[in-house]
Amino acid sequence: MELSSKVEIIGSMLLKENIKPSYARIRIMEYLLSRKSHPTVDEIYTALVKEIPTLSKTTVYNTLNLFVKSNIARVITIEENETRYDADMSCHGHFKCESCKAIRDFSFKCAAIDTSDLDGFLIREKNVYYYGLCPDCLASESQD
Amino acid sequence: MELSSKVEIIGSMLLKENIKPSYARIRIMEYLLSRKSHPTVDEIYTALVKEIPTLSKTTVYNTLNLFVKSNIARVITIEENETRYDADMSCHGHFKCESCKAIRDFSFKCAAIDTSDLDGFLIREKNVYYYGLCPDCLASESQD
DNA sequence: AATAAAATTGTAATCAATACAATGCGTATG
DNA sequence: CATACGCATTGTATTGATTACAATTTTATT
Repeated sequence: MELSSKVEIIGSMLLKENIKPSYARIRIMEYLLSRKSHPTVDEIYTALVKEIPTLSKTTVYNTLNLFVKSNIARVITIEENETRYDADMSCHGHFKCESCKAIRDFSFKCAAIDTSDLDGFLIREKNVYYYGLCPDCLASESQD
Repeated sequence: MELSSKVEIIGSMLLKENIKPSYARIRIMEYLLSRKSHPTVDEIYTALVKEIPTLSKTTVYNTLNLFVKSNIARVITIEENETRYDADMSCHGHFKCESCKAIRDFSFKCAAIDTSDLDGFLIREKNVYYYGLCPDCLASESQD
């Protein structure tokens, strides 16, 4: 898809949430949507500043916080030191390989988690993080 | 239970993991076990320094990292800015009330999460975080 | 074009976490 | 019993992500 049509689609998506579709906001959302990598603020900034030289890191922070408040992105705290962001709001889990550090989505049936312990609670968001070894790292480890 | 017998029990628990049962380590593990509050480093330090005046915050950090590496405690990254610790290694989830900020355990059947997406992966750890409103905050909110 | 409102920017400040060198303590050895 | 070694602890300095905030720029409105 061309960038120009992406801009329109994301622009109207932001308008629906009463967010002014500024160029920076559109590009940041476009970056989030176009890759499943759950980037950090630094990754987003480093990638986009090449094309938007005036971009500041504060804007990236502001924009992501705005997206999270508006429920069109969510925070991934799978790591202790750095916050990651994900614009995929569907129910899915995140797996982090402790060897190669890659983070991967996986699907599961949200309703399958029995939460009778939380009767009377209002559940707004669910984050599921798994840790372990991916098949590649598993294979190279067993060779040692 | 008296502190003296706790010291012995936790001491042998640490020895099993090849961790020298120093007084600081025993008291930090005792603190983790005695409350389900998933304390932060600061909470642990502030509570224990009253009884162990020589305690340093670095020791709390070192000790918790050691516990995590030895798999007798785990990191709770339910919050963006602060790391919490939990010595309950059984399968359970954590619920955080976005209003009163309290964190609460809840149980669920770990096996109920279908992970066919992760066939071939070695899963070592699972963290399940839910966010929302607890019954108390829900009640006081609906009064407004 | 003029004004107001909102977005963006850059710098400074905050704060959790780590690095590291120095000190203290316990255990084993002679 | 004294000494030496290894490990635990300590305190300070540093790092690095995030936020605060005031100044500037951009956008929208009349």
